[in-house]
Amino acid sequence: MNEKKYHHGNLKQCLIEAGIELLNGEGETHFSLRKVAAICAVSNAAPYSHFKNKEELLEAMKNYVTEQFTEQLNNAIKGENMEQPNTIIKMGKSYIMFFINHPQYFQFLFSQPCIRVNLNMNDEGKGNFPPFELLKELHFRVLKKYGFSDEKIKDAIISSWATVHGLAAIATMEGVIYDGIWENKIEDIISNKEEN
Amino acid sequence: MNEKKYHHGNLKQCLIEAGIELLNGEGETHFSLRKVAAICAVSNAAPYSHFKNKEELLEAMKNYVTEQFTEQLNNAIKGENMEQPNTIIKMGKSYIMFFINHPQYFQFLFSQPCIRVNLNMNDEGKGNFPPFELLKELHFRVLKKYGFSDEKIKDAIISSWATVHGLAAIATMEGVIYDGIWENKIEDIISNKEEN
DNA sequence: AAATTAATCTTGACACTGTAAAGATATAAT
DNA sequence: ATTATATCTTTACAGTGTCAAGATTAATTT
Repeated sequence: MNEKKYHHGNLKQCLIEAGIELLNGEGETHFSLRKVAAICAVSNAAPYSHFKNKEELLEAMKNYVTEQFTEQLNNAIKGENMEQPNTIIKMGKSYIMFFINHPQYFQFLFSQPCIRVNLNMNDEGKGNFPPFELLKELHFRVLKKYGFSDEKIKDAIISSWATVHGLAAIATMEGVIYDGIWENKIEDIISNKEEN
Repeated sequence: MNEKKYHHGNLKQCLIEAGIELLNGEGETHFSLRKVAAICAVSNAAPYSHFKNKEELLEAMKNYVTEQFTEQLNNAIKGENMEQPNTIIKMGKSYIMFFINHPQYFQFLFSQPCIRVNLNMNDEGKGNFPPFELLKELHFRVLKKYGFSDEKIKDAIISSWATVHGLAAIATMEGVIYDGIWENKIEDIISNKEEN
């Protein structure tokens, strides 16, 4: 049983998951298409039936990780009051925690031009980086309730995003002597940030 | 005149500068040791007399860029009152502007473990990432004047750093629809951030 | 000044990489 | 059953990082 068949059957998905496995194991530097193919027990050129090139596989992997990321952000505010500032804090904390728990993913996700962002609340936001879109919509719902102008809300979105993104960047840097207390500190900092 | 001599004479520095030139031209993806060697009109293996491997050249290049970065931060606060909050804002703005003017450098500088950071005001800070050390010391000088505790100051440093670093990250992402108004917005956001 | 040592550069080689072309095999459609 | 399509393999090539051996020059010692 389990003989090696000529056709893999589920190679595309296998390549994506094996790619992420390899990424977490060896880091992006030692990542290679041929290694991914080897993990899937398939020839060097097999991936080219599913992806135009290496870059396309990496993009698919990024989308895969982005979905996990988005799911976690959604879970973080599940059941919360969508018009309460505290919900923004919850999401912000979840944003940072995702990368503290998966430090490799930070560099990986934000190391190319695949992040699209539009602050307007119309169809232009459709192609947005999903985690950003979540942040954006939540800010609009909360801050509209508090009578903020659209322009003020947009500023707040950028400000919040910059804060959590910056904290995630710092938290995932090696050598930063702020370990352990991150979880508490982050809550303090974000809370303080959002209260004005 | 200008015959090709066997010994280059200044190869190490030439490799660093050619490396940065190549980085700005083709991006980190298409960067290669052999291309750098070619720019310096030298054989493939010549760089190995000056750098243990490719990674070491990249580190030297990062140090080179970090020096430019540090110099700009220093210039931004030259002659300013070192105990005024506005000086922090000036430096923060300069932090972001450096990467708006050199978008390639953001990914490049922060894409490896070379960033060391220690919040304590003693010798442990000696090995710190110089731009961070500048931010840190400025915060201590300003906030001490205002009677902040060391612990509060450390929080403020992380908070400020996260904000400017996050804004730099966002500003250097392609596709962000916030162009042009960055310079004004940034001043607003940073000012607002530092005033509490 | 001559001889020796050390630093710097070249040549040639190897294993590994991304990718393309041509062909093999299995699946789907007719 | 035949054809067409999708998927995979084999082979090949140019580009890469890196090493070892040797060539050339500069620095040091005598």
